[in-house]
Amino acid sequence: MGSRERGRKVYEIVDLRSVSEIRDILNKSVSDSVVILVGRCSVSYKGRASSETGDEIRLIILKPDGTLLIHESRGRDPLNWQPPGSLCSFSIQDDKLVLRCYRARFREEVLVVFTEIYHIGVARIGYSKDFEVRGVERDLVEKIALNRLPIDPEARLVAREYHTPYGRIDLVYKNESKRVLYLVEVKNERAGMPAVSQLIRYVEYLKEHHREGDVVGVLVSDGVSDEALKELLSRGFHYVNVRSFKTSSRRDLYDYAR
Amino acid sequence: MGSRERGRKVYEIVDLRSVSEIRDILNKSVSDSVVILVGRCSVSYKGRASSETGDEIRLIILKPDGTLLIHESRGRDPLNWQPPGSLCSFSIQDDKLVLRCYRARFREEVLVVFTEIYHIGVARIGYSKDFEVRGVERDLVEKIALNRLPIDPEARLVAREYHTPYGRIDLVYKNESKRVLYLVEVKNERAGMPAVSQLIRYVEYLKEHHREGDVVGVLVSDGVSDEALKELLSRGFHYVNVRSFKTSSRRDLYDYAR
DNA sequence: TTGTTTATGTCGATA
DNA sequence: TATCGACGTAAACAA
Repeated sequence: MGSRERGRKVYEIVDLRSVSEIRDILNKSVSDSVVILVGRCSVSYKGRASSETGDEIRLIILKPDGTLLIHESRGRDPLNWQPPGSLCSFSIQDDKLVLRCYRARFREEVLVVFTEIYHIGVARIGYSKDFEVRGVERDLVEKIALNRLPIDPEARLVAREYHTPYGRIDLVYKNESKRVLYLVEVKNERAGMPAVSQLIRYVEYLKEHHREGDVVGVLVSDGVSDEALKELLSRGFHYVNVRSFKTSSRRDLYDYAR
Repeated sequence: MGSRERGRKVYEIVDLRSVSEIRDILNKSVSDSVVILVGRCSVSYKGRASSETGDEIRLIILKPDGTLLIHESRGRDPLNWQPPGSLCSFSIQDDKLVLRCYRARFREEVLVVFTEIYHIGVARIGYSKDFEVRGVERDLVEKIALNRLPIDPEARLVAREYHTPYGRIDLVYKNESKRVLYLVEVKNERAGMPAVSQLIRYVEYLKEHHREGDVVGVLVSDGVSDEALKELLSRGFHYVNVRSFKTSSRRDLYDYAR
């Protein structure tokens, strides 16, 4: 099997000889390879918050962009981490391998002290620079913008991403004859009070800065909580399910035949 | 070095023999070990959104709780993933190893097709069940609750986590003689308009349900954006920096001597 | 750089 | 189980 890419081995296992040898190899590798490390260690973090751990066997990953990930056997999120941009270096203290990752921006530091090392691998991992996810909110707004508003088909789209001090309004529709402005907030998920709260702010702002005519809030989402719907209706706002538009982003994309 | 824990090897490297052999070993391992895999693969995801990738060398991690992580050489977050609870299984299609992780709750699926495998390791990773982070918002609210309000030291704390339809108000103080209610919203970070918007909703709600006396919003945070501060002041609200309390969560915890 | 919003957010707590 | 809000959120994007 082709275990080399451009002359270099894709995955190189580091011999677990002396600690100083390991330190040197790792310090050399972190700048251009992904380092994978399985070892018993304790971790301390100080920065925006702080944490301490006991000694456990963990999986440590170092990326050449300065990312640090410390994973345990459960959960999607790492126990501790450092986002891209941190400076990582290995040293030896009391005969133990120590990894320090420091990020100046938040003056944050993660310190890993190893008491045992079971595996070290250095890997040439790739990067997909044009990776993109479809079916996100932006796609949904696009789709809706191609349509008339179900609650008032005469209204025309007059603005997108309209800026207010309270944030951007996704879509603004206007019915000239009725003198009504519709502020549309789109959520690609089940909406709750925060979404309604956001919409209320927009409406109140525009009511003050758009004296002529009425201003009505419209929430477009894939479902809405009871509280949120009650609040919407009590204010004369509208709720429109995303599925009432020609093509929704959710179920249509997921045509899983089982 | 003790490479065994309770009789089992902590890190076992899987021989890259036949694909069917690999499939069987992995299907057996995923239920009780963390599987680490470096290989060239393409990934497709379908569910709440969807994505497709080209062929690249990636790092794949499978945890016994049903977590799937697919990492590239940059970033803290995985390119694709599956949260805990997904069902993962390996199979062979067109002589290629295929990993399918499916999650019923969201009818979500991640499919990984391997064209090349460079390393497979099976690790006995631990779990710290009582891990906790200090210096988070809850700690901050505790600290503030022990203090008087700097803007009105006569006011007494009368409620914590007071429920409204718009969410819970962190702290409520009352000055009986002045007949003023202070609604305190705490943020453990630099606050922006969303935090202020939240506070406005609380105040407007209580103004309607607390006829007697005035209701004043108070934002306590580590910094505030210009827009947010302007909005606060225009409404007669107050801004208090967390550092004005005896012990703040941030800088005091991080006493990094360099 | 600052500010704002989205996210396949994840995760934990609560009713 | 649904809802809700915090997160060391991270990451993308506009001003």
